[in-house]
This record gives sequence, structure tokens and C-alpha cells, in this order.
Amino acid sequence: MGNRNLPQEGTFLTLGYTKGTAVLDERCPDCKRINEVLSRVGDRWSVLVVISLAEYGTLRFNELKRNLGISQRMLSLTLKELERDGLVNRVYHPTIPPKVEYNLTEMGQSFREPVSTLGYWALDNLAKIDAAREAYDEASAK
Amino acid sequence: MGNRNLPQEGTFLTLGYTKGTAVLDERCPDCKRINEVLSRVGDRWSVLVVISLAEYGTLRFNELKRNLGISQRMLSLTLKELERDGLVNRVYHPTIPPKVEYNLTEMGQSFREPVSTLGYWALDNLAKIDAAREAYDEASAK
DNA sequence: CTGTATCCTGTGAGATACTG
DNA sequence: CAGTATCTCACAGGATACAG
Repeated sequence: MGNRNLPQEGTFLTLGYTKGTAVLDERCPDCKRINEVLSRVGDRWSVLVVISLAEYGTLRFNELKRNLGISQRMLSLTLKELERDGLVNRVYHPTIPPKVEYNLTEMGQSFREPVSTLGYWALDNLAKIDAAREAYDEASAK
Repeated sequence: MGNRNLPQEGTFLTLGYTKGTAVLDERCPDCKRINEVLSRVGDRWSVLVVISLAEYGTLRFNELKRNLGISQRMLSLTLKELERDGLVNRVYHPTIPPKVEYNLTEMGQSFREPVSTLGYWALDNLAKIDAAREAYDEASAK
């Protein structure tokens, strides 16, 4: 046994906890926050919006809406959050009818790398995951 | 304008859609699935469990529970999912009292890289995000 | 200790209708 | 067109109790 309960050499991220009694965060006060930022990534709509804007450069509200099959409400909320976090620029053209364009900020651009790392991992492992699930399901079906 | 509505050179991931009318997925049938896998990543508990196991190598059920401040129910569900997806190994020791150890599979290990990429991005950009929020909030407070 | 089974609540998210 | 405002519902997830 030996090093059980001791972080391994490869420790790359210390994590925070939500509330309650976590043991792991003494070293890294920011790690609570990481968790928070991480959940932004988890937010399906946020990721999809960022990917879309990364692909298309600039999109209008309804273009995003159509492309993603997202509801008005969710798109509105998502964009507001992303703008607030400084990932997305909002450009308002006070024409009639009004026109609003969205694109990525520099930070938004930089977000592409981690996200695509993740995306590629997903692509590379889809088959394995499917196989694992099948095996698991079959095994548990007795 | 010019290339508006045309994917940019840097296109790195084509995305799928949920249902509804998406336009973007002709090229990449798997991309619907990516979305699905991606949302696993978003799952806070899954990520935290993987990170924990990556740090500590092997942990028992209650160790994880204590470390993460997760409820029994959620931990149980999360671990089952992770095992099903082939990211986590479950080793049952039929002693009294019973003892179950969890650790990462090879695929689970490989998952560390994309996750840590993300984590580091989050760390690097926390300050910027905070600043952006502050600016945004102040601006909208008029 | 390692779970499963209930119960209960807050929130994520769609549908719809209205405004500038 | 680009949103905001409600209403509603399903489900994620905590608390608790029980079981092997």
C-alpha cells in the first residue's frame, strides 16, 4: 500500500469542495473557483455557443437560435452570462429592425483550445465508451 | 463581412444538435454524440471523482464521500455511471465489513489530460473573468 | 462499510405570449 | 429582430431510513 491517501506525483489539480467537509483544498484557495468555472464548461449551451462562434466568427441572435435548436430564453440567458464573463462580445446595431451580433472575445478564443482538447478526447473515445457500456449492460443483465 | 456564415479556417469541431433544426452537423455524424460525452464532463461530480482518483490513485467509497462532500446517493450514481462508461474500476472485497476500492482505468487516466487542460485554463483566466464580471456589473448598474 | 429505496425541494429549461 | 415575462414540468440532487 504505502502511498494510499497521499496525493500521487502526477497531481495536476487540487480541487475545491462545494460546502461540507472537504479535505483537499488547503493548498489551493482558487480551486473552489475552478470548480465554478468548470461548471460553466459543463453547461451544454455555453459550450455550444462558444463552439458556434468559434466556427462562424460572428452570428446574430436568431442565427444562433436556429443553429443550435436552443430556446430563446436559454440563448438569452447563456449569452448574457458569457458576455458577463468576458467570453463573448455583443455588438448592438440600433437599426430597425434591430440587429445584434455576437462574437468571441480574445479570452473566448483562448477558450477554444481546452474545449477542443476535450472534444477530441470525446471523439477518440466514443467507440471505447460505447463498448464499455455494452459490456457493462450485458454483464449486469446477467 | 465576406465570410460570415462560412465556417472559419480554424474549425475544430462541428457540433451536433439536440433535436430541432440544426444546420451544422452534416459533416460529422458523431458530433451529436460528442455533445453527449461532453455533458458528462460538465457533470460536476464526475469530474471531481475523476480528479480525486487521479490524485490519490485508489479510494474507497467513503473516502470519496468525505473528500468531496457529495451525498451517498450522488456518489453511488456517479460511480456507477463512470464504471459503466469504462472510466473507473470497481474492486469489491467481500470482507466484513465490505470494502470497495475505486481507481481509474486506462481510459480514465487518459481523461486527465483534457480535464487538466480545462482546469488550467480556468486557473489562468479566473482573474480576467472576475474583472470582466465586475466591469459588467458596474456598467449595468448604470 | 457500501450501498439501495423513498421522499421532497430547487432549479434547468421548454412553450407561449408580449414589448421595443 | 431581439429580447423579457410567465407558466409549467421534469429531473438533479440532498436528507433520511433501511439492508446486506
